[in-house]
Amino acid sequence: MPELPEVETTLRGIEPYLLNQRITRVIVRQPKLRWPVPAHVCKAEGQRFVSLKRRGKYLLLSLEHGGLIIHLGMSGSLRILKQPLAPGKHDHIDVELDTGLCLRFNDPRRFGAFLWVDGDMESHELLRDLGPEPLSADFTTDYLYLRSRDRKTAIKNFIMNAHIVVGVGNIYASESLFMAGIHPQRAAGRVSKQRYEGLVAAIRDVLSRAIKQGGTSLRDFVNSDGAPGYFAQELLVYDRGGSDCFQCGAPVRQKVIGQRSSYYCPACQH
DNA sequence: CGAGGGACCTGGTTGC
DNA sequence: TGCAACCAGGTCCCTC
Repeated sequence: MPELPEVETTLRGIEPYLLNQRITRVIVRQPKLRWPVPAHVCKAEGQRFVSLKRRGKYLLLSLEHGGLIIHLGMSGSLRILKQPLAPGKHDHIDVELDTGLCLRFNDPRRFGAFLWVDGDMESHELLRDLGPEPLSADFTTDYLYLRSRDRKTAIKNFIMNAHIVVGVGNIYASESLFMAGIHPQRAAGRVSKQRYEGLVAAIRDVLSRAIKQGGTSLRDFVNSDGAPGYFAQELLVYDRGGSDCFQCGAPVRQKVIGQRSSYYCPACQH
């Protein structure tokens, strides 16, 4: 269930248990993920974590020499086990620490990734060409407006493109477009600068609110097995097809755009 | 170069 | 109740 806020919450949840700790063993039970888990992940054994970062929806766990790139895909999760626990069906990877703790990677659909990087993490080809972080100062109205010129693709696809801006998933794309009053199918190149200003603000707002929520409701995410639907109360249009728009009362519409379910109010969004 | 669709997987829900 | 069809929070890769 990971969108950017959940990846950020996961990072904050695991960091205190991993930072400066030493890996004793990496156990790969199922190497068939989005890409095969490289045998090189064993290079992590004997090394300490020196920093943990998030880039888009990727988690970057830097070790003394090299590091791990983890992506949770559609259904992945990371948990800290404080004592040994027999692996369940989709518990694909364990990273054991000398503290006795274990970082366990679970991913039923196996769209996630668990990769080894020898050199600099940020220059890895998966990360090199990513757009700016939506909550950073680099993500500006001017930037988004400039990149959108002459683009015919639907604005929803445009903001979900990680080469434009990272971390805007299917839920928050619908949510931010509703907040900005922009129809999800409008061509990206046909949205005014003024409306991009509202969209940038909406994306920042919805993501930062969700991170705050994740920080409270998902505090025990790393200990338990997650809390599905934790932000459901906050959603304005997502998964509300047929229900009344909170703003005008018209029925919220559900439509497939770019092969993904999209939700919007046909009265409020143009 | 951009746009669009297929591909990768499992599991829960829906509908006949 | 059984079973098939459809849907799900991601994103790379191929074709046109």
